[in-house]
Amino acid sequence: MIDSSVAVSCSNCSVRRLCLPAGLSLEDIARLEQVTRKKKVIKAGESLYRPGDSFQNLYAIRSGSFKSVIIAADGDTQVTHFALPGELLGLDAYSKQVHSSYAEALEDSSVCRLPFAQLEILAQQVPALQQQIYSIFSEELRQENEILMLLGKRSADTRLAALLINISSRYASRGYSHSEFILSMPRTDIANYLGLTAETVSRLFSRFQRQNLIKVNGRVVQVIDLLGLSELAGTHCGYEGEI
Amino acid sequence: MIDSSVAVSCSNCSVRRLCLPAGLSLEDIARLEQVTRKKKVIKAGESLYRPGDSFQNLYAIRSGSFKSVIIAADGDTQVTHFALPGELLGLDAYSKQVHSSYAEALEDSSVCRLPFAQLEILAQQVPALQQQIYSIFSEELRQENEILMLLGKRSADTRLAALLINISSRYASRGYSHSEFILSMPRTDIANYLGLTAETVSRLFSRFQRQNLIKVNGRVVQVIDLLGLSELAGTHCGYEGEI
DNA sequence: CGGCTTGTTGATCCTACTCAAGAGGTGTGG
DNA sequence: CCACACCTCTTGAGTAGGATCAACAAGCCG
Repeated sequence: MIDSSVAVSCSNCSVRRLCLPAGLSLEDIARLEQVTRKKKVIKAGESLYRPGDSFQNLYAIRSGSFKSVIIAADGDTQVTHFALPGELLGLDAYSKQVHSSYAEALEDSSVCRLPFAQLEILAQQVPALQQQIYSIFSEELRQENEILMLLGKRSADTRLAALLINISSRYASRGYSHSEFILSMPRTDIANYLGLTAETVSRLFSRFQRQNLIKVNGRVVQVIDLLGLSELAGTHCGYEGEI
Repeated sequence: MIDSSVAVSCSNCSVRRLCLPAGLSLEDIARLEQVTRKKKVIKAGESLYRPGDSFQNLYAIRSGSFKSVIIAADGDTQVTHFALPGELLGLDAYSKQVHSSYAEALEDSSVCRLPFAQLEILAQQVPALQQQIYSIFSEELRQENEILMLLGKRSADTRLAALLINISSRYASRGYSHSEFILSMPRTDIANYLGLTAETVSRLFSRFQRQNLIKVNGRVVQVIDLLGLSELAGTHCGYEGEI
């Protein structure tokens, strides 16, 4: 894990409108940059933080992707989130001031490190930043509710369809193709996230391909029939930025 | 839904240390009270807000209990939370300024209404309140993660055991018995919350009783063997205030 | 009392899990 | 350059846990 401590600029960051600076004036963005000028490069498989680490920073993803994982007392794990550029990691550690999950890079990635103590002080002075922090907290709660819905009721094919649509839409809102993308996570992580086994996920990918909903080749996914996929998902897809 | 608009006092509220005033000085509590002096009585079955309602207030539960429910596009529902006195409802609506869930009273209950716009301004001036709001957001994220773990991996009996222990501990932290309590929600709500059917939940209650883990009579639950129940739950119980 | 809601129990079925074998891809070292 | 180990992914066969369908009991309230 290299801490290159490079000065970063929010104003020319490609995901600024999905990240903390969203809704801030140029002046306020400048103040935010002074608090958050550290940039870190994280290699695939490395972790930003681990359970038990004291809470010091939030991390904003600049590029790459991460999984958030919690570990139960018996060592069992649960993937709770796949995070893409512009998203913040670490918010759940605030209340206990200790991380209870770990965030592992699914591919070589880079993040901005945001010392929360400083962010907190700045937010006290900049209402727009304050509101953006509330907004991100609240949005994360809303998204977790949708995952709950998925895990609570839905069949295996519905869950996978919903995940594919969700990821597709999130890539789209970041300027990438919504019809073809590369899943940065292995089948086991997808299965864990969806509350299924890797075998079931693999079978579903094969079946979706037979049904001409998608084309799969390893981690490369091409969406053929978005409508069909949406119907399968029952629109419980958490399509980002919409409703 | 009666808006009795009674002046309320946080300082003599029995759940103040679980609620927003936690960690605040007497002086700051007084300022908080001025923002939040409305009290509402909600009858069993009535809702605090519904999906589509604009976000104006947070609600702090004084007495009684609520369920939070989200509704999917196809009308399917998911109970995401059972809320007890001291807990805040409505946080997930901030980012969109519209409620996407509803909060229904499981029994006759009373709440404090907190106009968020005013709370936001006060928090800007009172860092301790600010921190308490972050803390509540963060804690809610952490709790949702634990539910995710439950729904994602665990067997039916583990889920129910974990819920019973969770509720038991939450009653205990509010000064009630942890070994005997009344479930304010019907079996269908428990089932929905746990991602099971009402029949399965009912069978599990019967089985737990046969195994001498609990004694059940309708909604009255008596915990006989807390340790056995904990083992079943695998300590994925979200025991409040601990870890 | 009678209608309604909530909860219990039984029988059967089906979805996704488990166990197992093998294919495809990648990186390392000889 | 090939051989080998290793890891991820796929596919198959059998199984089990929870869903579904259905009947009935127990409260509760007008």
